[in-house]
Amino acid sequence: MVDYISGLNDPQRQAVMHGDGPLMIIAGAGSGKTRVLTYRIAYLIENGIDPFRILALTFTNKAAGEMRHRIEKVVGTEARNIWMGTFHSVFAKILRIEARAIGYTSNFSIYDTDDSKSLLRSIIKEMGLDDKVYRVNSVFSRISGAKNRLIGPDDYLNNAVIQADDESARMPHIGRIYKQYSVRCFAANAMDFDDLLFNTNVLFRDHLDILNKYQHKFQQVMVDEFQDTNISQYLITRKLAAVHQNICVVGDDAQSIYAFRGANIENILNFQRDYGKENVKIVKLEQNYRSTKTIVEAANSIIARNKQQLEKHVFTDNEDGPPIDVIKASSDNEEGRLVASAIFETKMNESLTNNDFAILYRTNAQSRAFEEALRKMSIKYRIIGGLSFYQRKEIKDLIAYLRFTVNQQDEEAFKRIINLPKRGIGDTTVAKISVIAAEKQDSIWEIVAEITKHVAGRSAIAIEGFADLIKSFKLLLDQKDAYEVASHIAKASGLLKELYDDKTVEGLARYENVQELLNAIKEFVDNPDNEEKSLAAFLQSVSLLTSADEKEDDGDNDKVTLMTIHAAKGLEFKNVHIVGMEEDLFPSQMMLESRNDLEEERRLFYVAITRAEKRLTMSYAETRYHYGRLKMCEPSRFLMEIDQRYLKMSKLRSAPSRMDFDRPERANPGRDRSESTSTGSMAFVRSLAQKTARTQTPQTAATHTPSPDFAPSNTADLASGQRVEHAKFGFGTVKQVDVNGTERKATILFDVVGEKTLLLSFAKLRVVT
DNA sequence: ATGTTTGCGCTTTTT
DNA sequence: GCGCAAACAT
Repeated sequence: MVDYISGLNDPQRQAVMHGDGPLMIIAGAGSGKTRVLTYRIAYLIENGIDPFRILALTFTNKAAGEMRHRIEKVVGTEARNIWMGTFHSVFAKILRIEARAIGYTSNFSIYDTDDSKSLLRSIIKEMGLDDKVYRVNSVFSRISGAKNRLIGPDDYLNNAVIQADDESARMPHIGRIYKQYSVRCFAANAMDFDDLLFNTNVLFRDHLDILNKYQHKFQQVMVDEFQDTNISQYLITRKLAAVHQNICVVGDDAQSIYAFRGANIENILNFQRDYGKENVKIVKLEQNYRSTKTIVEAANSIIARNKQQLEKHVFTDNEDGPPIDVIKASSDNEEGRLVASAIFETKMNESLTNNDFAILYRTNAQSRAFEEALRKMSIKYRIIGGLSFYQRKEIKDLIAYLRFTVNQQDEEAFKRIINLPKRGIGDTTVAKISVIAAEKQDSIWEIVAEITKHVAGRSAIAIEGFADLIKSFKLLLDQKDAYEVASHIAKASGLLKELYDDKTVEGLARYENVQELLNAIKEFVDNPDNEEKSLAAFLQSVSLLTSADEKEDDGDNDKVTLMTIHAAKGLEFKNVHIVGMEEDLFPSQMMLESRNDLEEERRLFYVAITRAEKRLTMSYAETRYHYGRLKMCEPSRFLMEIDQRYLKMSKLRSAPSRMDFDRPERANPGRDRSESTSTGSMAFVRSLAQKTARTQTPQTAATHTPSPDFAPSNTADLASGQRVEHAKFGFGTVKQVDVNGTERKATILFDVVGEKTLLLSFAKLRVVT
């Protein structure tokens, strides 16, 4: 047997060996929380608890996987049987089993945020509401917020406070939209993310026999990152633990950073009250093993100002370590350069690897300057977050096919694939079918499946072809495993062929992505941890993946990590750079405006600081191109853009006589393009390029030479799909806001680097001092 | 029905 | 910049 107990400190041991009854572990940052949790589970198993009767809820799939792995090292393969995963994945699994009880079938679809918003968009349109007033994003977040507080559509409509709220927000019909949204999701046999939790609550509320089954089944319930649970999640755990009273929650109130998503810090603050003060055992893990004294003290001093918190004193026996550095940069680009060279220097001086470094920022958009600077210094980096693999169009397309094959009620999947690849079924036809379906009170699929009975003509034949295709796919479901079905669908649907025929660079990449998805399905089928290998099971696991779960793209893992602070939770690095530390950016102006929650921003800062083991560097820029981003795009698209702009410019036959990129204060808002003198476009391009070369920093200017013949001549390259390396500059326009708040159009530069095109834009400028 | 162009609004964090 | 939708053209 592995002796893991003797290496633990006192409170850690108490937590691991605690027997029955509610247990709350307050785990300061770096206090060995994961260790305690894994050992506790291992300890329970060694002491005779059946792994099938342990429920462990984590925040990410990755955390669950890692923990399972570590438990396996102690207790062996038994660890596989633990019910462990995120709230969403575990309860999706339970809902699959119990779907019938709440009127769903077990192959229900899971709508991701895009699906939800697309459905909301249709509903808003159908209801004849103004989509400029009813913004999809705000409607979605209102509905999501309601669901997280367990307020269903009818409660929502009957709640005077909420109605008054919507009234004053000038969106009085949100309740009706919500109601319709729920009806449509249900009709589509689909649940969104929030529904997975909401419906679990409904299931347990309305079906006491089912609740009873799980209450007795789960002898031990563990919740990791308890500070980030919302009311809906909290109630589920509370119900499940009601019989055995064996609930163990682990968390750190100081690291609660998801209130914007409905997380309720009260859950952790009130745990004792809810389970009875005398029954709850509280263990505080206060010794930090991760960071230097300097870092721990810095973190403590930030959090000390918060009012809402549990009492604890995080300390460390580690050495003092180096002082915290602050880098002041004049612009965001300089910040990038300074951080990159600081990383380079530290790496050399202390013979470290890229892996030892992380750059943490408040918003994803900030990554640009750092990417650029790191690339220039040939330091490898990886970005966590942003657009994930599963959000790519080609992936979503194939998944929509798979989803529709499994569940023909899935309206969003249907909309996506009905005319993909193009088969001559347009919007009017789809609208016609919807009308017929509504008249006959049938689902759309019932009409589509027997289209010839309802409609005749050319479009009917096309739809019949589609219906036959889906019918043939359905037949495979029971005969073949998920991988075989999926690859058949990819081929037979024509999706794969369409991508294969596309010989452009991006077409090739898309083709490979689809292959990659098929590989992932194969892996899923081959993985012994997955007891169910159906396509439906795969789809559910896939919809609940997070950006943190993405696997490493290649073998080279020695990279500097760039990510948001939120994404960094649970990770640690020797050296951490917290960047963009400016008023309104971090702390975020939006957060302060919308929620007025400076405390959460402080906790976010706390999380960021405590990721560092040895060295912490903070930086800020005096001038920042706030929404300026460096984006990758393919050469062909780039050329198209250039071409468009060029033509537009030729048409206008005018150009600004004065352009200033670097210094907004010197901008001349009174002058705009229309009143400028008419100049030849090429001359304008040249002067623009020269001007920019001058105003940019010397090293940038040196590497960029204006190319006189970049625009129309390159269209040929677009057609042949060749790489274009000689194009150096292009231009476009963006809105720019100067210090006085005056808006004007500004010209931006396109900058081509190698095979990728980088679009460098300066928009909505804001100066921070 | 489909392809192309143009204009508009948005842009915190994410299961 | 991006995604989207409306307008316009084929």
